[in-house]
Amino acid sequence: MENGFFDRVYEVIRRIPRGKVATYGDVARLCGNPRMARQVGWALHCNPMPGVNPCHRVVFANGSVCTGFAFGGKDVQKSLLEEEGVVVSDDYKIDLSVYRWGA
DNA sequence: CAAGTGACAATAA
DNA sequence: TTTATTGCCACTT
Repeated sequence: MENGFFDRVYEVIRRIPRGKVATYGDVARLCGNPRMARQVGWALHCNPMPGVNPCHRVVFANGSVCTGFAFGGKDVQKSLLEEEGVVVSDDYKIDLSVYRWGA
């Protein structure tokens, strides 16, 4: 039931198609409030279901992945994104102009 | 109830 | 372009 905002986030990120990424602000907006970006990151931090919640598909508004707080490591993040078909820059950045979901 | 904190975002300098 | 500050909303203490 989970009428909380929490599950709403998981539902949204799960909606992200493979090979695409969404920013915290986008996820927050899909949740109903564009200002909840921080809470989105918080929800991902809780990440009760690793593997089910593609947190690696959620990136900053500038296209940078969450390096430093990644579930397994930024290397894994980059690998996962590349595995999905997303090209990650050497600086762990993604071209939102191409991979931004919902665009 | 009030203050502090936080996987952010947008704007200003 | 990068760095700094402010705003936002929810949760914790």
